[in-house]
Amino acid sequence: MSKKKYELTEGEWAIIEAVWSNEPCAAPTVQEELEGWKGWSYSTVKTMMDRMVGKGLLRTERIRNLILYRSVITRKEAQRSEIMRTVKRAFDGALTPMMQFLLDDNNLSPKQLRELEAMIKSKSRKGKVKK
Amino acid sequence: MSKKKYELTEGEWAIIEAVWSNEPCAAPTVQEELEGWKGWSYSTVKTMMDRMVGKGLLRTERIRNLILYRSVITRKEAQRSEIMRTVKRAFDGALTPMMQFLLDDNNLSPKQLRELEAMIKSKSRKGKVKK
DNA sequence: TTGCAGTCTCTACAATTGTAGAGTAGTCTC
DNA sequence: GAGACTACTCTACAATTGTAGAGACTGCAA
Repeated sequence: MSKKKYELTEGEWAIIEAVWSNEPCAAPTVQEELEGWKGWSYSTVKTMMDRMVGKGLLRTERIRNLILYRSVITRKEAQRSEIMRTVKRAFDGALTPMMQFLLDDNNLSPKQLRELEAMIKSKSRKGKVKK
Repeated sequence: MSKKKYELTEGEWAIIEAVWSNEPCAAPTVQEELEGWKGWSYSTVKTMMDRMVGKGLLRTERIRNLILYRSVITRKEAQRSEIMRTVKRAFDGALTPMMQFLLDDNNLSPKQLRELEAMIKSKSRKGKVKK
């Protein structure tokens, strides 16, 4: 799982989400999926997808007259990049301050806080075992 | 503290950081501050700043021949927007999954984990008192 | 064989963003 | 008052992103 960074735009996120959930899929499939939500025409979707191929976000395979698209990056990688961008830009690259901010700023419900606490606890335990 | 969202670009972040730490300040000041880091010329900086005024991110006050800039949004607001963008794009708007991701993916040190846990604890307590 | 439906290709355009040169105008100094 | 500084204005240009129309191709149905 590479640490390369991919800065997906708003539109690219929409596209790749659709690809992830239909992979491998043809452009029209993606267009149909985004039709209602984004209202994009076929050309729009196709253009974006091809640009994404150029950027190495998607790749294609041609089967006779059909072009199938697949994602090159995983959702996880994309998520990581997205977060890293934020940490870098807005928190000077430091993760803990960002966490702090999340805790302070977003009124998490007591329930969510408990969940988080649990996550951390289990994390600490595992941290000691593995790696 | 408004919940409006501001999508700052990379460049805008650089500028506004400089403004925040010199406020109120003139364009040349900002340019000097970013000189080494970004290598931007005066025109570049000034153009960006004026565009940011147009977008309501900065505002100006003219004193004789000098134009002073001030930020309109706080660092906190900008940080919030930045995070919200990520949550929305990459985590379907849900905060807890993002926290989960942060815990899972970024190998936080045991120390950091402990810190976090402490933060959460104090948070839970306060949560019950106020609001 | 003619056409229609589905898919693809090509081309284009406006807005935004990063980037900056060239020229102008006020001020200080000698 | 002329040059040197400083700060500002205007204009421009390339790359990226969102957006899409028009036309071409192909395989199947009538």
